[in-house]
Amino acid sequence: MLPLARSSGMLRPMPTHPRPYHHGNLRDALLDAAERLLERKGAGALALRAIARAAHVTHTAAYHHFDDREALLRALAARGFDRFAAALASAGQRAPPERGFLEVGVAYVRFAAEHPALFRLMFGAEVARGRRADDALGAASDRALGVLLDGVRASAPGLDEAAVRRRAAAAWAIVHGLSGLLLDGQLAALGLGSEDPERVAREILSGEPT
Amino acid sequence: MLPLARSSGMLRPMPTHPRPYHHGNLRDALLDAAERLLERKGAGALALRAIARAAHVTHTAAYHHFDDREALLRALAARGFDRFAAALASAGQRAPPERGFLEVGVAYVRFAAEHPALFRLMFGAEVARGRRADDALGAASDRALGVLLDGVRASAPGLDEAAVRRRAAAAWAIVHGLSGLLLDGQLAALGLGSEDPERVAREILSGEPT
DNA sequence: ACCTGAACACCGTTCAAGT
DNA sequence: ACCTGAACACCGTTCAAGT
Repeated sequence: MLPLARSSGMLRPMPTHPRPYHHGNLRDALLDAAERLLERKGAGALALRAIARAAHVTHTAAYHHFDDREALLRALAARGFDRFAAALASAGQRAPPERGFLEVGVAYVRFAAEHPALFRLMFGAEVARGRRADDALGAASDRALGVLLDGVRASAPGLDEAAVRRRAAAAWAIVHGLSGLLLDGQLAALGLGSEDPERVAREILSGEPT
Repeated sequence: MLPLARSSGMLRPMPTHPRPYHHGNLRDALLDAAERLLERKGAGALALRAIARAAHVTHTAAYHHFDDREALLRALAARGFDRFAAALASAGQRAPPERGFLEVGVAYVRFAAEHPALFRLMFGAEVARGRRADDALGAASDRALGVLLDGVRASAPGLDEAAVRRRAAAAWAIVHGLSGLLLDGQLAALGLGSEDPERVAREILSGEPT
């Protein structure tokens, strides 16, 4: 099956499926490899060369599918926003309408706690730089935002659009800030760090604001 | 004054004060240079070698003052938290007590908007990794948190400590999330991006939560 | 004590070349 | 159309050496 001239004498070979990827879509394979690296070793492992290595291709092959390293990271972030939107939507659908917004907010924080590196990538500076020019990324993050808006509408029916957007902005700020502080371990300084993230989110989201 | 064997024939020389830094504290000089690079060119410019170059020393000299690159970044973040705490405290002192908390929150968002790269560094992953082991960083960020707690206490006197901390966590989450979304340009998707950040902060902070 | 210079194993990007 | 190999200018870190 595989030609012998695989060159990598010092690399330990993949135990299963040593497929050469000469045919299928390398684009998805690179994103899969990048996601694996991100979850297993953190954002520092997302070097373009390391990603290509993990996908068993030369690093220059990546340039046939992405403009540069940041474009690859944006595509990875777009994937993250897709899963994010799905997780939020599923939480909203499982909950009774009047508690829809609360459960979407809790799911927001839970996603951040469960995928810290991906969450940081999605909202980080490297991805933000080219966000406006990346249509796929914009569409994916708009989908996530749409779920949040739907949650607000379901919890408080009859609100006009401006009020919905104001309320959604405040809600988004709370859950987004809570997620960030949680990932940084900053809530520990307030004696709230050791508790279950979901419980903290639920407590703060259902409490009074100021 | 300066010995001729400065080697850098191709580099344009500094127009003023070509001091050799062989005497003073290189530690502060490196942090000054790093801060300049961060503000002028963003986080991507914070290579250890580029920082040393900007401070007119060999890159290996930095290792006599910092364990590694991340330790330098943490020291820079600690400086940021010092200024951050001062900005928050000054805003709190200028405001009447009952509005102290609101003005501290607005100052929080304003700091993020005025120093986006520094703010991201302070709360970013590279600094978070070694945060627990860095005493100076912990002390500086605790000072900032203390100002926030004081603001809550001033706005709602007579609260017990647990309530103060819960309220501070919610307030922190709001302003922190608002800052993050603002820096990412995400609020634009809600039609709130083009407005003045301070106005948005004031509107959301004084509005109702859910 | 503080800084330098050489060395090592990386990195992103470009370009000519292969199939 | 898709991938490789060589090259360029970087990078963080270590280590022996200089003053």
